[in-house]
Amino acid sequence: MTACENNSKAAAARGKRPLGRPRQFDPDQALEAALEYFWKNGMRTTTRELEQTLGLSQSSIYNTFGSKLKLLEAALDRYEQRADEQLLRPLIETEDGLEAIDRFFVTLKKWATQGDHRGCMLINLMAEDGGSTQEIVVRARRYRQRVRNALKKALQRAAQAGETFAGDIDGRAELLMCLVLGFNISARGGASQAELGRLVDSVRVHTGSWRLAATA
Amino acid sequence: MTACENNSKAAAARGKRPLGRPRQFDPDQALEAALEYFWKNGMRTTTRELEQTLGLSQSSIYNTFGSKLKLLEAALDRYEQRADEQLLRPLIETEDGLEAIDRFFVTLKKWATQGDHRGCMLINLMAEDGGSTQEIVVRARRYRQRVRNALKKALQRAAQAGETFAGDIDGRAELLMCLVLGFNISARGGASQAELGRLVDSVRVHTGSWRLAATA
DNA sequence: TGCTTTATGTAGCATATAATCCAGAAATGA
DNA sequence: TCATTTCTGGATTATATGCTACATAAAGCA
Repeated sequence: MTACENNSKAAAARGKRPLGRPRQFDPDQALEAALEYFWKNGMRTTTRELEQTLGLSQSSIYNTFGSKLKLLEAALDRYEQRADEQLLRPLIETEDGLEAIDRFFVTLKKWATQGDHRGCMLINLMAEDGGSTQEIVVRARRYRQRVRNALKKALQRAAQAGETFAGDIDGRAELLMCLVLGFNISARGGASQAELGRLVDSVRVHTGSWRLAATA
Repeated sequence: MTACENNSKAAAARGKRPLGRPRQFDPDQALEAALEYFWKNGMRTTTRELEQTLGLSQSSIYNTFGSKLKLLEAALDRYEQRADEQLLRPLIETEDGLEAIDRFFVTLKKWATQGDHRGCMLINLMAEDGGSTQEIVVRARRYRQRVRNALKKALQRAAQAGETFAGDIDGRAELLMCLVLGFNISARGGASQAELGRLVDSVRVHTGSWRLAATA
């Protein structure tokens, strides 16, 4: 649920209309717009820009979300949840090994280029912030850990299935994680769809070189 | 030479002292301090911080360098020149192939972790700016091109020396470039020396997998 | 109909920021 | 000495920014 500040804490939950004047906008929709804008423009987003983008006055924004940082964090919650579902889950909830990694990078390309060139919101924020906002640092570290683990699990499955050799799983996961970061920064830097496509191909070729001769 | 605004245009060039009151500081030293500070703190550096860091008043800074962006660009000129000398030249001016690439990543690690965790100044700026400052976009694109080319040349040398297979040089150069970006963002994100060291090892292992069986 | 509660719009506050102005200082050459 | 040129320190300007105050609007409840 959308983490709002006031009202409706659990009021609307019971069919009961909450006390006082009702909101004239949909917080969920506003959060969605904020997510889009933050993703593209990062922390430099100003509260006036948010006014324009969300179509709300500052009072409404602050009344609903508390502060700029809280709004960003609410947007990040949503972002992470979606990234988990669309990027990580397919990498984790499968029997595949190397195939799953290939698919992951293909999905990552789509993910990093929806709309304009945006890359990964969290990685962008981390790079932009450069360690000065604790909330971002913590989130970014946690997120990278999740991605790294998912990649490692996929490599372990591949090794167990005899698809690849069993050595240096950690090193290879680290290398893939590094490629994920580089890929996102490439997208952020304005790499074209074609360039990113070629990059994904190169990754595929390279993970392909980890494949043992088929014994089937 | 340090690109200053006023005075000494070509005056000091002829041994002639320039007219008017002489500068009471060394522009070269000031630029060095600006480079350090910009490298660590990016574009968010304020003119007051520059006052503190350079030990100069705003008037002196503006009189000497013109504007914040111009000072940043002067610092970037120096940065790029040094990166060319210390990172790229050893990769270009050598007969080695894969060895040179290994050495490049080792040097890159040192480069990206001098002082604190800083990564590459240009890549950081690119990520931070996100495409809104044209000067940065252009510089970053040009720089990445230089790195990519140097890596490609090294791979071509390796292929010609029979050290590695000749196929997909472009793809592999692209992959290495992506690793360079990821490596820098890792450093920027606060990765420890140990983590970065392991990453360099992984890169070595995997460029090593491109090595053909020794025929000597 | 008051009274309470919540939301909204307008205006504003305190601070920060890039850049400029200006009076005075320090050098030159006549 | 004086005129000219350039540098320096400190104040200043115009604008931006995150956030808040306050009066008013719209709902429920008594």
